[in-house]
Amino acid sequence: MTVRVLVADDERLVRTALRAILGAEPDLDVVGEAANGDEAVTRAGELRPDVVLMDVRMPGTDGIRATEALLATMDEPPRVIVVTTFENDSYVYEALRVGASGFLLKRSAAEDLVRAVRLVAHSDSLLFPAAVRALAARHARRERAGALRARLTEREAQVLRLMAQGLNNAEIAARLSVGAQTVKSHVAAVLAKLGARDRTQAVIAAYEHGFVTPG
Amino acid sequence: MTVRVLVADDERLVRTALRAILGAEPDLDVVGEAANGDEAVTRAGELRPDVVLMDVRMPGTDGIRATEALLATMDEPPRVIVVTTFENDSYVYEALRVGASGFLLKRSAAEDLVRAVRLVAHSDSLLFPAAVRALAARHARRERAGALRARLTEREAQVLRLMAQGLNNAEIAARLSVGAQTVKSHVAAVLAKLGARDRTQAVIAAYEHGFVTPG
DNA sequence: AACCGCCTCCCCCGCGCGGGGGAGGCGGGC
DNA sequence: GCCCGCCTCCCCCGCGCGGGGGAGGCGGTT
Repeated sequence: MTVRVLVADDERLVRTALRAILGAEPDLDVVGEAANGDEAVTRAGELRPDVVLMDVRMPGTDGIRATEALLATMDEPPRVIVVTTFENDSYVYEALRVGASGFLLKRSAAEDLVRAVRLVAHSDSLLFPAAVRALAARHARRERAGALRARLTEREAQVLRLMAQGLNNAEIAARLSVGAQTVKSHVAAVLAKLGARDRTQAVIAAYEHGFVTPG
Repeated sequence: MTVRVLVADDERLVRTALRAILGAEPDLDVVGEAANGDEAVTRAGELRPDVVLMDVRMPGTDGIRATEALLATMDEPPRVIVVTTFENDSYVYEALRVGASGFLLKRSAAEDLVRAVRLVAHSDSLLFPAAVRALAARHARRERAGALRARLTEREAQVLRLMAQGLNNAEIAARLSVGAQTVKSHVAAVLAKLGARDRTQAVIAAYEHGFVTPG
């Protein structure tokens, strides 16, 4: 019983390389390719692969949203392995949140790739289900930070970050090389936008929304 | 190439059951058993298994500390799968922190167990390495909360928690049914002990030390 | 040109907060 | 017995903070 794989990457060379690596294995079969997220979703619907190798960075619909769409629309969705360049890429957490079964670094050895495909095809992420969920929940909070960040101007966000480091208005003014009155204005704006009564409540909101993170 | 497994559990019946399940697989071989953490460490040194199934709750040295000792002392340590009863068991995070390759619920199906053993034997936790590390770092912070809590009196800790909820002194006083002056005293004590200049810095310290947690 | 959002800075004002003292009751440990 | 830590409450005081206004410059949109 061979594992059917769909390769989604915007770079043709990468797709070919992945196909070569996986195709050399007798039990793995690359059944199709996609050059962007939308294509990945439609191809997956047609080809019904067991595993999708999904690049995160793709023009148009990126790998994350493609994964999300894939898992939401198909009734028997494939396992998705998200492929990324950097280990601490924030995409990784997004991927896990939307339901990817795993991720792989581009600098991984060929055998790691093969191993990963077999692994998710046969067992999904049997390990660390709670771990993944905890991570997902934790980084879901960062989403909300977006909403928070969107409401604050760039300067206000800077001021909030400095507030969250325990600086008082004078210190923030010095750090930003502006007058103390200016900082007061920004702080007032931050408090108003966050619905906070004082700077302490603002800092708490910053932590609770994942705008700043402990550690 | 068979996978050599060591089963560590304080209950004899459980050990036997695990041995029966794993022994039925041609590629898996239970080479030994241990009834507690210390025994697990010594047996692992003698038998050099590929995988250790480690129960968390054991008399004497528990599964966590045994895992820690195991990974620290052996030059080619086995993969450790921690076995626990509850999914949200805090032991799980401890296990990942000290370097376990995975965990398994006791209510899992037999095939899940077999799968998990093969999985970690052949690939360790190829998936989610960053996820595991993030989790470990995050829960390591909870340790430090102990040091902080030790320095504060019970009442002071209460006050700090309320401060971290954005309450001002009057509100804290009302919540604790004491006078406002009393709260001021406690707050002053908290600030002094934490080396904080104002309540905002105190709340930040509470977050950074894991004394309170976002979410 | 008119408009708007953002950053910058200014005024006055009230008050909560934090610093520096002290004090009484109450429990446990030497 | 005494001492010590903790919780409780009291005084005065200074100032940083936050609320309420306003204003000018600058860059983008319409």
